[in-house]
Amino acid sequence: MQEGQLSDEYFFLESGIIRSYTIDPEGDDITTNFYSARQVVFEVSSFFTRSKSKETIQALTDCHGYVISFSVLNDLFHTIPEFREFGRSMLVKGYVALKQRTLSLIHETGEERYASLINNKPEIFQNAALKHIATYLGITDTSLSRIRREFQKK
Amino acid sequence: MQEGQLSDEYFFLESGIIRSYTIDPEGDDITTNFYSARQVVFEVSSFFTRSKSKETIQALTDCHGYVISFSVLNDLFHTIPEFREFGRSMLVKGYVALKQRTLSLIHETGEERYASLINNKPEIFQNAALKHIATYLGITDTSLSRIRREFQKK
DNA sequence: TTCATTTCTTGTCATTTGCTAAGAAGATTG
DNA sequence: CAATCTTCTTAGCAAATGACAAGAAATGAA
Repeated sequence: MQEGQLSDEYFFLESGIIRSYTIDPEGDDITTNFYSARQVVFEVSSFFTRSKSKETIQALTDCHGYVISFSVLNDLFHTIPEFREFGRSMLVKGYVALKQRTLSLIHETGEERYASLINNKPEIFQNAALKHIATYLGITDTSLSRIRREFQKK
Repeated sequence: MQEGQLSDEYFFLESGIIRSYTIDPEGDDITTNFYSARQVVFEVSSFFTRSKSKETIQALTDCHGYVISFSVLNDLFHTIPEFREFGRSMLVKGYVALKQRTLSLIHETGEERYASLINNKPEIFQNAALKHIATYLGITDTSLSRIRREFQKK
């Protein structure tokens, strides 16, 4: 899905790796998220407010999963309480993960954030460019390169 | 509400200023959010996953508003579609705001974040300690002080 | 009012990080 | 297999930021 489009689909990812990114006012590509197996992929803001997305969602590998359109999902939400519960728990999960990331941007060093990512989502390093991982970590590619050099001395 | 408690109430703030914060592993107090009039105040993770909160919610001024308990809110969600819609839109709003803040931590300077905050929520500066604003902005109080000095030269 | 505590500012210094540019390594294309 | 392009690493330098400490200002308590 491209920036400027409406995120009209809710995608449950079974396998593969996905990256979402946005272009900041200076024109730089910033990775907003990485998704791997068993995660729900969609642009929350665009999807729920029915507005144009400021993000692009990009598959980094072949992907498999299930797609549901907004209208179908909405019907399911209103008719099946369990589905509603699932939708809410996905939203809450995303929110909590984002909050943790925000906190880590405030109180952890780039090196600590790198260590967490490589421990928790090592698959990303096999599939994403380091420069894209760098923007996700909130550092430059130069800095990421330095951090990785230090890590190898062990 | 204190850290370690269950966030069991959903609070619609009519007037006043509220701050939420958490204590990081180094023992430092980090401001997670500021709330002002017409915002919903609760700890999303604790509230929906029914687990202990890692945050403390603190009134910075006298506050007025409406409280709903989790169980009542849950009933309303299941019986009244409009209420459900309202709850979802509040959650989405919080999510979008958090995402913006996260992005600003990545691609804006401390000075830019300061300028945004003082433009968008000036009331915070009348009611919160600068050191708490600093952690919200992701900088030290020293750095905030320097930024403010530069700003006054205008 | 006085004393004590907390908050804020300021200065110095060290560290980190970003910027720029250059070269190396890797991938892609013809 | 070259030629080209992108990505990654590295180095040197400049700028920003944090840590620490001292003093000023504000706040609160006795």
